[in-house]
Amino acid sequence: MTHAYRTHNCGQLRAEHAGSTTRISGWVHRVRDHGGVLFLDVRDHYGLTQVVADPASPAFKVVETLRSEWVVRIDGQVRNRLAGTENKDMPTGLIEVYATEVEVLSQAAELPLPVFGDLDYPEDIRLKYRFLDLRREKIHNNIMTRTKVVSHLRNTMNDIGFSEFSTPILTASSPEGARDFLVPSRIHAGKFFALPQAPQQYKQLLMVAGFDKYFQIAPCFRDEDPRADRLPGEFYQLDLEMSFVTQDELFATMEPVILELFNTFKGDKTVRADVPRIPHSEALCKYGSDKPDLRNPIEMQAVTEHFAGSGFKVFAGMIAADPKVEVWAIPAPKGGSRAFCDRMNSWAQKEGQPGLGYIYFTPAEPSQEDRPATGHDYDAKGPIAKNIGPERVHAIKNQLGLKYDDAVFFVAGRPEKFYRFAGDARTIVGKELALTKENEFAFAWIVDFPFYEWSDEDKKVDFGHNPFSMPQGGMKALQEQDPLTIKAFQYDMVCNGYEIASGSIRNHSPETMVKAFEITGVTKAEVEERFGGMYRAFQFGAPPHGGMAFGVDRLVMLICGVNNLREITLFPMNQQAQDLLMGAPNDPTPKQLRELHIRLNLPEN
RNA sequence: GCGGAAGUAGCUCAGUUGGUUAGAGCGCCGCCCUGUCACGGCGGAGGUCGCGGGUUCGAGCCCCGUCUUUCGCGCCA
Repeated sequence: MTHAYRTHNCGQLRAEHAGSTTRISGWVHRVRDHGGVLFLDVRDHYGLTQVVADPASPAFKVVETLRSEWVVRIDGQVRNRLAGTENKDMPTGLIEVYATEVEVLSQAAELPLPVFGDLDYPEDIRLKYRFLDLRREKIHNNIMTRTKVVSHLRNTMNDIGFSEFSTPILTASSPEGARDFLVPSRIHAGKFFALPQAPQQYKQLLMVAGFDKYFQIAPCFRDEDPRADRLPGEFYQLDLEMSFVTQDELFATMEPVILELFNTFKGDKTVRADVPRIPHSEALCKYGSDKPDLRNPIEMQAVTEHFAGSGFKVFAGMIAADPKVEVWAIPAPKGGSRAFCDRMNSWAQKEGQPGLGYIYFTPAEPSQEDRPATGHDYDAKGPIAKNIGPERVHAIKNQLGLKYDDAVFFVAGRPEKFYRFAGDARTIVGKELALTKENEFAFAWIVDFPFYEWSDEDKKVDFGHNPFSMPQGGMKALQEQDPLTIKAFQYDMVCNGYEIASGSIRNHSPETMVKAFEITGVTKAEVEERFGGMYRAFQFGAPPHGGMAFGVDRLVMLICGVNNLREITLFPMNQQAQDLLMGAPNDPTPKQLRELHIRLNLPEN
């Protein structure tokens, strides 16, 4: 036998190998000991193979001692399983290996986390014993999918003419945006590097340097609190930038890349080919979110006029008191039952809202004597219907295109205060009524983000998203328009309710950039100081350029059909931004601190 | 920083109105079993009920505090 550990892997042997000898190595996945005959499932990266031993085998005594997750080398004969004992569910299920010699390569202590099975286990144990967790079939497959997705993206980007560049990890702190991770400089006492939040300025400099089409699977670092769809500390982006492009050309370049990616990895799901472009303001009104889930067909509408001056005093009063108050309607097709409307109302109250107004429609019941004589073929039910009267109800029903069996929910107030709640209600209605197509990937571009927004905290105009993006209308808009009405060439791509990419056409004109910052109260001198490298670069011939960055982790999360990034990340940190496996962050040694000229000033306790 | 949820055996969980010695499955240890693939059978070990305090004759259960994990808000150009 010339191979020290294996002639075949554990997913390889088939009926055609029956009669030959083999050597396999792997983990003991499962033991089934029948006394006289004993089965092992031996597992490696490639699959599972059943190994069998009986008292006639010289390996029997060793096999009897094996336990889960020991690492073994098995020599034996490949043979067909006995008629009737084949396992059709296993690729190797027609054969088994009759063990003639077994060597224990490594033993395993009692497991804190079973590898076998598909239960959920506590996050802290999974993370502390991540190497065991990663042996488990589901997450092992997720990680491999991630690797294939990254490889696919890299190949595609190369194929369509992009060049991959690595940009520095140790860089300068950028005063805008997220909290930086700082790295102390040993050579320059008291000075710090920052880890990049994104390669934003570097990729723009690459455009100024004439490289035309850049991409990078780039690590990004942000010291902000995490979410289920936002990793603490570090994450990866497919970062890209192009010179001499318009927003439309960027969409035309990247839309096929993403659709092809999802079509390659969609499994049994479907990918919607149509990628609508939805203005940011329209997304908020129709979907109550700037990252709408378009698998949900519900579109909201304003129905303020039907409530103004109506007999439903709560809404009518709000409208009369404040011209900015609107009433939005959330149609709920097939939701026309008292039980469903009550359930939604309870949900709203649990969310801290006073309730969720509704009307639901049923087929007319002419026999019912106290039914108002509306002349319509439906009955409208619920307190609101009674209060506003049949004519207003009918107008609402017509505007929304509702039928009997349908319901409609109402939220009222200033849209900026309630749009998120309305969007959540839309999501719940879509799920509860099974309107949301769970087995689909539905994309959209969200465009025309506001360039500026009002900061309540600072009582001033501030950048909405990216200060480097180009205001629509350029310098003229900055000089002449109310800043809060200016749109940016700034866009997101969304999929199934997740923001999967964000980007913009950049502002490559130093004069426009200075003006844009001036409106937020930042002087020219400050711009030159904070963004010195880029500001200088733009003095020497900057091409018009733009780009975007896709969240690789989120793409993989969607593709794998999980709702937590830890399921698709090799060694994630926990929510407190700790690596429980490696024990990071940890204490520096006194020598390290001395060399870095750092003295700790820790809080009490 | 704020709010919700969870924390009982190595793991997943049950535990009634506050009442005898805190249970089950998996795993572990021992014995039995020649065709299983979540093998089966018998027996055993294994517990600071997250931690601290309080109420009570009596607390896994009630109260207060605290820690850990998680989800969300703030935050994330």
